[in-house]
Amino acid sequence: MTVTVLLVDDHPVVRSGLRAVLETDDVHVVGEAATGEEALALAGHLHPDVVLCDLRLGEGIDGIRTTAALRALDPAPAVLILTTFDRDAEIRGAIEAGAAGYLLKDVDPERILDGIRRAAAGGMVLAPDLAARLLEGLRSPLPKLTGRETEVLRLLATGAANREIARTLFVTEATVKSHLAHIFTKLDVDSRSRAIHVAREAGLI
Amino acid sequence: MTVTVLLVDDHPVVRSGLRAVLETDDVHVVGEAATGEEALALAGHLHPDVVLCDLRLGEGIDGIRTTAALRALDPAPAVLILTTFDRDAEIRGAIEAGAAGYLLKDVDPERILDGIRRAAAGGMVLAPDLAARLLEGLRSPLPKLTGRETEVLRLLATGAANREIARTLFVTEATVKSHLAHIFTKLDVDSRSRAIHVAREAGLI
DNA sequence: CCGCGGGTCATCCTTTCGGTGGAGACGGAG
DNA sequence: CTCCGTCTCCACCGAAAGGATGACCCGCGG
Repeated sequence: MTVTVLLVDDHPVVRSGLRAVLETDDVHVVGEAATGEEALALAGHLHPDVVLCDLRLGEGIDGIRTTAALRALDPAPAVLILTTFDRDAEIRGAIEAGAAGYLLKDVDPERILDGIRRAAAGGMVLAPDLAARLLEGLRSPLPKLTGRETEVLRLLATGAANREIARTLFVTEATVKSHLAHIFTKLDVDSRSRAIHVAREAGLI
Repeated sequence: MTVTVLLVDDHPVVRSGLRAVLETDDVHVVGEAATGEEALALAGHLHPDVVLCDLRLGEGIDGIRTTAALRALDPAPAVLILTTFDRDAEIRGAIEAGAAGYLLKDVDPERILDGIRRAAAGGMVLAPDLAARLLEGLRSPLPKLTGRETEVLRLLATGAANREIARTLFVTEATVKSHLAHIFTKLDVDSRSRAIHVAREAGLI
């Protein structure tokens, strides 16, 4: 029983590498896509068992949204995320969107093949350290910022002062301070620079 | 006249992809290395015409130091940097270390082949937009921070307050303020969060 | 209808930061 | 030897940031 795979990555080199490395007796690469849009179109009529998908896909829709859309297909392929970064928010987003697993690109090919087989069989695939981090994360869940708070946080990360943030968002400085106070509480910090730091680490920005 | 190439990348998948994509009539991949150390050892007796090298190489020495060491060999291979990130400081470092060029991983294979041929012929290879950025950079050169200033900047980027930085470095808060004032002047900013931002953009941290 | 979350704004107060200007110690380059 | 860069430290001051608390408006769901 061979497993059919669709590759999704915006780097041609990586696609070639994956194809070369994955093509085996029981795994067959049936297609490649460079963007999320392409991936959806191809998956729609190729009906692969597994989609191996990067999270960062350049210009178009990102890997998480792509994953969600793929899982909405019928029949739905298993989606295995293969990416370079290990930001908590991204991993969680991918899992919540219905991904069957999450692998880092620096693993050796055997692991990827193994992951594909397990994903095709309906299993979950998670690097042990990632799994541990994720479980820990469930204990201290990522704070949910409101839309406005996220805007403020983004401006904050560019080094903007309260007055600049206020002018940019067309509100008073008092409002900005209010949002910041909420952000600080949610992130459990007490200074703008530390807020920037934890937000980056958590992948919130 | 075929060009011999040594691949250096810590991702097996990328190496396979590059091998598959580069192997042509006039380009021959003679070896692969996963670390800088390996690359130096292999280059020492394989004498490749061109070394295609990632900048981020996991645990060991980085791509820039590897480049410098490669260029010190005799005969010295041309070194072509192929990486995912485009931080100004890294590009400059690579060029200063003697790299013949700098390509981003999302380019298509033809460009890479082209770059290899040009590098082998002794030419320079730079993506047009990178070249433009680099020239612009020559006008406003990257500020050179002293060792101590860099330490302070790194701590700053973690969100540490002056007092924490002082305790960590075993100096008084006054000293930290002094360093910060110098950093601010050199980076042309007036707040810690903005300093963090421009330092990140310039690739100083 | 009322509660609640989100967004807006305000006041008061303390702490931290950033700017200015200076100074002593040390070590290497000229 | 002297100059200069680096690192260290100090004092003073105004500006910015952060904490506490309260208030208003609005839309949505119970």
